Amino acid sequence: MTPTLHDVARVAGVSIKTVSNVINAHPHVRPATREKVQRAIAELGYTPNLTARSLRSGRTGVIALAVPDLSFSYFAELAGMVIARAEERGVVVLVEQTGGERDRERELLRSPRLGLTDGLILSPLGLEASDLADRPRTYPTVLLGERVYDAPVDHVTMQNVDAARAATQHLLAAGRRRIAVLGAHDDDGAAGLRLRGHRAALADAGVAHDPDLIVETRFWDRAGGADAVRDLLARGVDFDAVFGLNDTLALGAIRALQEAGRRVPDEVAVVGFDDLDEAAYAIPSLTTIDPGRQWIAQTAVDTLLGRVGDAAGEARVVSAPFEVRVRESAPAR
Amino acid sequence: MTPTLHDVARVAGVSIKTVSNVINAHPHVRPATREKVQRAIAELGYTPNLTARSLRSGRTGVIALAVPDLSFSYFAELAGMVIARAEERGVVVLVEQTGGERDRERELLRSPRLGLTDGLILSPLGLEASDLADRPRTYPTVLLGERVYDAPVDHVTMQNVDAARAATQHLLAAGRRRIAVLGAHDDDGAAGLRLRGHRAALADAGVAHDPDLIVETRFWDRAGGADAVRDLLARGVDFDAVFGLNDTLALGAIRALQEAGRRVPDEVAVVGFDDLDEAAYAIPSLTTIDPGRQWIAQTAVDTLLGRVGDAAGEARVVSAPFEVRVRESAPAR
DNA sequence: ATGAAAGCGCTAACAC
DNA sequence: GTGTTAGCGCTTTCAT
Repeated sequence: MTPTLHDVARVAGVSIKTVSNVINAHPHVRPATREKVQRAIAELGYTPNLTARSLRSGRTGVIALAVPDLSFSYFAELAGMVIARAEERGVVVLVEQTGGERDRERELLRSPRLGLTDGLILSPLGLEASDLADRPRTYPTVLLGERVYDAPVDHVTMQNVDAARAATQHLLAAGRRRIAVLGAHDDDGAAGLRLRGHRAALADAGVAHDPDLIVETRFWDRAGGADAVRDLLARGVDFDAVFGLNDTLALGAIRALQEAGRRVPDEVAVVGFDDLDEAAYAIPSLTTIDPGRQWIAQTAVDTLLGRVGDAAGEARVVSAPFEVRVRESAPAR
Repeated sequence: MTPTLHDVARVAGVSIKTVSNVINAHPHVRPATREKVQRAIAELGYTPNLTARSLRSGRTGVIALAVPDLSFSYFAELAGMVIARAEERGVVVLVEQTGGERDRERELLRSPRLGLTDGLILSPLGLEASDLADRPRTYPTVLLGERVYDAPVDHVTMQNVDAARAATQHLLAAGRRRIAVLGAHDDDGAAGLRLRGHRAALADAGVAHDPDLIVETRFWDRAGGADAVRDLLARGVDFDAVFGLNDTLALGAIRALQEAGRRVPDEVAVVGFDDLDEAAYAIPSLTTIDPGRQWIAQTAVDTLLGRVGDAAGEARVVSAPFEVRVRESAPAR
């Protein structure tokens, strides 16, 4: 069996309290005693049972992170950042995939599985505001990105509307007037918010808005972006720019444009949204919006840990600073 | 406070044992009693304390997965598959990033942090065989991919040598003779093994091997692949094919080739290794090796869970079936 | 079919 | 400065 405090105490010839004191770096331990205990620990290869410690202390040192799917670079990179920040703060991260399904997301908010964690960072896709109502108030939760709920939950979000508006403004400033939007969807999610920003920019500039240029896609992936562009071309729609509502759509669009012999950015400028690592290495490199992922990851972890053991206080809603990253696919002019 | 078994028992007017029986679907409970208990559970919103259960049972239902970095698509996709399989098997996954650093990897093998997990799947990069010696024998561990250690640890690996040989054979069969290798490194890791397979294929075909064609890179990323190609071009090395030892290198290479005006695959054919989701969507789409990641992820989880609670038995070393995925960047002919 | 009670390994309040 | 002891919430013999 693995050695326990009692074993160490016996070997060292002291009580378990003393051993506990040594382990927890309690100040008042005589050096000689500390020495004895440490020798016993080394000899037995003792390592504290974290489960027991958790039961006692009520903390596990584990937080949960739930994202739709790690095979999407956006969420993989986000998860990496969350884990890195968590490590800095001395906790580890349990990662779940929801597939963006409302049921899985809702379930996570009250799953007993969470009994092993001190809190949850959830990046929802299908969740409805009503799902947040019957949530156990005591369990620290932070909602991430995308969608804003009108519920008493901490929320770390991004400026979907303003950032999308900035993206479209960038294209307009470069002289583009026929901007196709890929991945659009009239909802309260990221798609709807970004579309709203796009329209605001058009309105600001007094550019008419043409429904033909708005393309819905089944998924926000490369195939979706490529298919959307092929669809535009097939329908004979005239356009001189593409705004992919995320980078993957934009990258798929570039592929389809090149297949069709349309030069990027000369004939068609392309901007994305997310600033994936990949965006900088695409051919051509992708002009995109950095929605502040690093900031989001860090703030989410810090906010969550701030709630652990002290759940009180108003729900905070903060949103990350964003930036336009100008690259080859849509230069300034 | 959150309700406990005792609270439920009191409200239901039974003993905690009976409540426990109901929760754990114990067969011998009278329907009327079960009913009463379930009402009490619902009324109180009781949810079992998993920490206490873990302490008692010795199991946590959590496994740890340690990979170098989630911002590398290969590991992100692998992690997603591991998590998905784990969910099917009823456990959750704690994800750690090692940065590929030996110290972090070594530490994980005996970290007390692991006290919260039932086992560890480790995808090592820097680890040495000697690091495996002083590992606690009782803690279920599975080593993943890449490198083969001569140690009594379960190992789910890929056929680095044979798969790389197949990649080079594919290029040779297409008539290429001057094959540049990117990301090479003479070690016992993936780089060294894949390089070995490449050389074996050359030798089989009686093609001379030219050291000028072997390029080391600092990292296995896009920038590394692009720089390596630029270096070859700058040195005036003659080549008609590129074997990127992973997909990211190959994708970076394609970018640099296109920048330099070399047509892919006409002038230079390119193959990668990994079969990232992205490989199918690149321009041109990337011919690559699928090293059997899905199989690896599932087998790793299944092997690990097989060890939990029954650590005995010979260490198993299994290796995944691989396949050449022929796409545009290096067609069959 | 249900209850009483021991104990998983640890922390911390309280003695000495 | 160090020892004693009472739980944390659960599962699980052993009675009844």
